[in-house]
Amino acid sequence: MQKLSNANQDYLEMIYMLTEGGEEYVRPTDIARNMNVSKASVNQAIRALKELGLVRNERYGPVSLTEKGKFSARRIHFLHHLVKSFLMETLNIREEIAETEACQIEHLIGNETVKSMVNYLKNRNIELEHFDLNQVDEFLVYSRRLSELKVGDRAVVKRIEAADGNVKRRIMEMGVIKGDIIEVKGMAPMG
Amino acid sequence: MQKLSNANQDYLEMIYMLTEGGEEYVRPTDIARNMNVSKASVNQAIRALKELGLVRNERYGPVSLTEKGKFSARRIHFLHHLVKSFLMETLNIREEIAETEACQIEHLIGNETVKSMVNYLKNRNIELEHFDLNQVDEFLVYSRRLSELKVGDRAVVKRIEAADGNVKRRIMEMGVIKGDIIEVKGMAPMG
DNA sequence: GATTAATGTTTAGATAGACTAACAAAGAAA
DNA sequence: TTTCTTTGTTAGTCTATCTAAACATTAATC
Repeated sequence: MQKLSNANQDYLEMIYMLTEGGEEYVRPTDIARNMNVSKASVNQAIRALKELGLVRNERYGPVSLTEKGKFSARRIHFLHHLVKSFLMETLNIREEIAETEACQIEHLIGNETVKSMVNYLKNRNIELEHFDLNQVDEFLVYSRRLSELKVGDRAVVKRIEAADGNVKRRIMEMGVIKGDIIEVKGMAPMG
Repeated sequence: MQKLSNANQDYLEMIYMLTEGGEEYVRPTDIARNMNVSKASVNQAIRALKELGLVRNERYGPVSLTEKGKFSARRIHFLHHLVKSFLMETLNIREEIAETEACQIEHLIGNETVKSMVNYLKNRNIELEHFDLNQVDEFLVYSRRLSELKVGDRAVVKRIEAADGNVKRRIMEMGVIKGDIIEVKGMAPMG
């Protein structure tokens, strides 16, 4: 199974930011310019993101995010803002510096730290741009069993295990693989 | 000019920690075990650190820190403790997690953030293990001209520039290169 | 001292990430 | 259209890390 590397998370986030302002598509060249890397590097990243099902892109065409990609990007973007605000709030750090350091820290903080930061800001009634701190639960990575999910919940598949081999096969036949984001649409009788 | 990479900083810090408890030397195998990497990787790192003048090591022999290496390692170790304490203090994060995350954050925070963290802890009268927060200035990276340094100060050479080409040549003849740590022993007449 | 175990070194190879340079396709301007 | 410019792609390199496996050396044990 492929994994979304930190570097590729940055590419994804950049695509998200560039498409935020109305435009549906970005061109690789814009990504390159904004990230200060070569077109070749962008090309490579796009290929990886495409394989992960996070972006859409055809030869010589522009790039756009899939639903999965949008969610993933929003999550990264949220972490970015969270860390940035936290740094500025606790340490009174200048925005540019907070920005730069958040860019890196966003990739390495775990769930617990994220939750603590959210609470820290909530308790002080500090708002986050673009995000409602009361609705960021979807970005937290919990490890739960499928049966613990409620209808409407979304989750990233980490492992497929089932008491019954047939169940596992059936799930895999649906094309569900590790790393996928799934959403619970409803409950079948007998779970 | 070579540079001390993040990975190699970790090796250096580990050597420091292993030699802290009395022992003067460490064996590569111990480093490998403690860092969960192969002996080959350790070997490579040692070579790099040796080239940078940070460790001493002879074929088939153990590893020890040079003065320069000790200083550098202590600086990294300080950043580690600082970040760890800051995380635990502000976010109430469990020690193991703070430990893990500090390990990574220590490499990417800049001078301003470090200073803010020091002040944050100082203002709350929080102590740092192994370090006196009132005496950590030597670990902060300032950019000063040689003439601004006082006797006893230590600094890392970032650039050698001199109004007089002869002066530059003389400094370089002393073997001073970028990245070196220098200490001001005294002032010659005429600066 | 000879044999075995533990350590250290080397080589070759993998992967991630970035770059340059040459080339191909699309778009814009003439 | 034809030509020029901008974009996108590919191939080949490079550096940093890491690894496994074979080999060399040193230390420990009998």
